[in-house]
Amino acid sequence: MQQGVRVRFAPSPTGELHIGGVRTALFNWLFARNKGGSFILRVDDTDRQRSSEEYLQSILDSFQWLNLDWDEGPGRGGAYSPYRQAERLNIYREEVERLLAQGKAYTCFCTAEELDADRDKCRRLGQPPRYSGRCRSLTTAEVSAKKEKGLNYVVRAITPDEGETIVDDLIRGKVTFENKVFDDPIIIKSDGLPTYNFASVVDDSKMEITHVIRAEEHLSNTPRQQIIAAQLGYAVPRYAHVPMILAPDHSKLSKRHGATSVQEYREQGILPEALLNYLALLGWSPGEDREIMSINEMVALFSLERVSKNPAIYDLQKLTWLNGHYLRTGKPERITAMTIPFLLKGGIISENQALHERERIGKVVEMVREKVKTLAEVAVASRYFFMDDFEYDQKGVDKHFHRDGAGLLLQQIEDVLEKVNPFSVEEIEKAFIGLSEEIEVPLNKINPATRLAITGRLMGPELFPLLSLLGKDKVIERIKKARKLFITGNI
RNA sequence: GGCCCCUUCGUCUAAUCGGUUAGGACACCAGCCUUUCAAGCUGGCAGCAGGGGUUCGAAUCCCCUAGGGGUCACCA
Repeated sequence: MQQGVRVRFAPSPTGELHIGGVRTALFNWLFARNKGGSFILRVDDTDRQRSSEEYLQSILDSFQWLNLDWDEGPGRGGAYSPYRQAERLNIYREEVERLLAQGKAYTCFCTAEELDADRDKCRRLGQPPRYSGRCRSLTTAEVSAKKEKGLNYVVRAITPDEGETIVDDLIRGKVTFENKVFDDPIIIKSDGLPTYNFASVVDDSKMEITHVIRAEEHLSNTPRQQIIAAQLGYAVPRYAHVPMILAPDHSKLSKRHGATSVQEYREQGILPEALLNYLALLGWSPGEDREIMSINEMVALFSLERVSKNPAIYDLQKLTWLNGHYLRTGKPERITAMTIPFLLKGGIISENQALHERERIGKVVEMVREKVKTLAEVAVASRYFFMDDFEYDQKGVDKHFHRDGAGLLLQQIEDVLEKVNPFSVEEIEKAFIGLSEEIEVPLNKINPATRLAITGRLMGPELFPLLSLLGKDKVIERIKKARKLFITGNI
């Protein structure tokens, strides 16, 4: 049992929380909960241009919706406040001053043009693009002269020209990098804000983060961060780089692959437990052939040792399947509560109905959820329970209404249903069986015609419970309407 | 292009120190159930990237090749 595990997820509020981010957050969260440690949310808002308060709020909403709680961070505070990098500038400044004073960092006045020229030169020579180190040797007099002239400058950390840096990764083992491939990284931008590589190193140390669990795209940046940490005199945390999530075409997941943000999945009627369960399975396996797991089971079973190394391709179908499972097995009241916004949004029920017909809505949802996979589909499939103006399936109309005897059959169904009392599943069933025997027409002819007249569709929940729930009056009314609409002339 | 990572069914993965008819799940296909069905049940199809080694024995260890991904920003 390790003690004092502290992990963090550090989203940048420059967009919605996306699938890859959630998976990383989830692994961090599971690891923390499994170890009895702390999960910290830190806001990486050092990109002044792109960060926004709206995105931050949206990300926080996503976490709340997913029910992933954080022990320290926005809205919660903690012993290592503040948790927004924009509010920690004095800390970075202090550290930079120290590096500058110790000669471990220097100010650099190179312009974008000069840097481009350097890079071009490197490319021509077949060398990796690398900063020349031109400003390393500036004297203090030169530096203050340039500053006085009002020249823009950044601060770079000095990287050793030789030797190697080894990243000891919990998932990948020891990964060795030659120091000569790195140039001196910028740690403070010309706007005075720290770069990611610097701020996150400082924060991880100051916040006493023990394990940095993040996506593999950061692996190549890790040696730079270790170099910066070394200059600062920090010990490095343990690293664990989890495999990336790729789109079905093996490219990086992006907007053109469809929904990528948590909010979009939420709007499509995906349940948080399904999303979490699915994401947990992407790059991690509990063994024992387990697939369906509650969040608590995941916490109990999680370990970094069982995280795989290879990238995973995102498969919507499995998510959908899991969602169907959770949709069907979830507590009825909860599923109903989650469906109501979809019913309202689709104009299927009114605010008033949502408030006063909760019990009936619940019954509809329970019936309808059996054969669909998302909350959005529940709403669509619920429509004819609440609205009379549905469309009729054209194929069904051709098959069941536009044929000889259709009018008579509808009439007979109507007559027999008229007499059913009470309008219960059992009584309806009895009546249908009786009718079938009497007129010598099999139920597989009678039932589809009935369903089509009542719902406009050929598919749906079991017919007799459906009729019972809809109620006698509605059923009779709709059969009459179907007759009027489709049966012309002789019966 | 340099550097780094990765490679088991179409997809997610199991097989943790070499010995299995290479297991499970999604998808797909078939059958069953049923008034229908997108649900459920049963069954089926399908994989160790290729080539060399090491070994009595390799999916598992080593090397090479190929392929995929990441990274080389005053973005995180």
